[in-house]
Amino acid sequence: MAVLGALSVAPMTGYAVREAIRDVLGHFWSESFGQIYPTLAALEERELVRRADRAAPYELTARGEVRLRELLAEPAQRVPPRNGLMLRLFFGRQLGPDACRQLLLDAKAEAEEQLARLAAVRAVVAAEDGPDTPYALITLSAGEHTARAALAWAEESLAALLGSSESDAALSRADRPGAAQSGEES
Amino acid sequence: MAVLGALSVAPMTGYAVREAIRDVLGHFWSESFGQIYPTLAALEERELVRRADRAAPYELTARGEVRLRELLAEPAQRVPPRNGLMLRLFFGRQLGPDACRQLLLDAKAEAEEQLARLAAVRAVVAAEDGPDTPYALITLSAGEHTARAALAWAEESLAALLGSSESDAALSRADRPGAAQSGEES
DNA sequence: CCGGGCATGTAACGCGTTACATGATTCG
DNA sequence: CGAATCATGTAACGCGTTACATGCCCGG
Repeated sequence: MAVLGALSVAPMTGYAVREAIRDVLGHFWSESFGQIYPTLAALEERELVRRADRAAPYELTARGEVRLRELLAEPAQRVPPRNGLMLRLFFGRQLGPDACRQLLLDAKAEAEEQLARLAAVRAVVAAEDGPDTPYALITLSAGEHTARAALAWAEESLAALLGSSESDAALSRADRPGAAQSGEES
Repeated sequence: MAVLGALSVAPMTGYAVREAIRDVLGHFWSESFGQIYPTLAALEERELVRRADRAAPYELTARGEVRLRELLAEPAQRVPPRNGLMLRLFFGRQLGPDACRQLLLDAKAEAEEQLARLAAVRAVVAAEDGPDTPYALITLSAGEHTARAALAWAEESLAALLGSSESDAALSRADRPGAAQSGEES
């Protein structure tokens, strides 16, 4: 779907498809390098893409356009979530408050970098003003909302982690003198 | 890491590990069913988990605890993004504004459901108040921030999509009378 | 003329999912 | 006693990533 979509914008070589996916769709999609050419070969065999002659860029056929619209209309299957950062924070007691704070600082920095990248992309996209621009802005906005949410979350969580533990060990020890049971038996 | 982490909370059967991952870590982690038992077998062979006897629940060994902390301390490798919704919206012109609006409505509804689910989880977690509670709240908060961001984005994008096109075809046609070039050649 | 980017592949390997298979226990 | 749930596995298959391999072309 991504390859057909890239070729729907303009004919291009496989190499350019890869760069387009990385540079344009990069903030929400990725294709591994060794995936592009087998995909293009399969698409060519099914006559969804064509090369005018050998060494010409790939271009979409009429059937390819139809197929792209079919694929886009299919419901997006949700991918099972796998967030390593959250897993580490959830078991943060094993890791210690210091390491958790570092994870949150890293996440915050990454969100800020992402916002900067997206701002740069936005400047480029906003200057184009083609028929695809509104849609590009929608996906861009999603990235920005997500990054801002991550930023706010990281700051809020850093504050929470500092506030509830003055020393590093406070979270590891029981801070309720009268309570000896730890939640281990639930 | 997820399996060791689950067992670090309490000894349990493989079946219970699966349910714990689904129910407790579900909003940021998942393990396929057929993954649990091979993993437990491998962990048992490496003496990171043990069963008191056959048909007893698995429990973490001392080495298993050490290994868990090692794994948690490893840097989280980022997964290449693959967001099917964004891909569809990016090529939204092929799909048509109506279908895009439906995608956004679905995304909005899903974000609202997610917020409701997380609110229910929050009620349970907040009532516990164990040593792991602050960390559980951090991951929970991340889910809430993300869901609220998705909700706001969907509403904002729906408004943008309605505002810029009074009829369904407006986005497909050129709305700038004097401009014939389309961005296809970039 | 030589190094780096353009361009096109391939092959191995691993991981994870899906589906299948089986028995025990519990509850109505 | 039958159905549903608990519980433990296995095997096939596919997908995708990583790494490797090769040649062209252009600019310094």
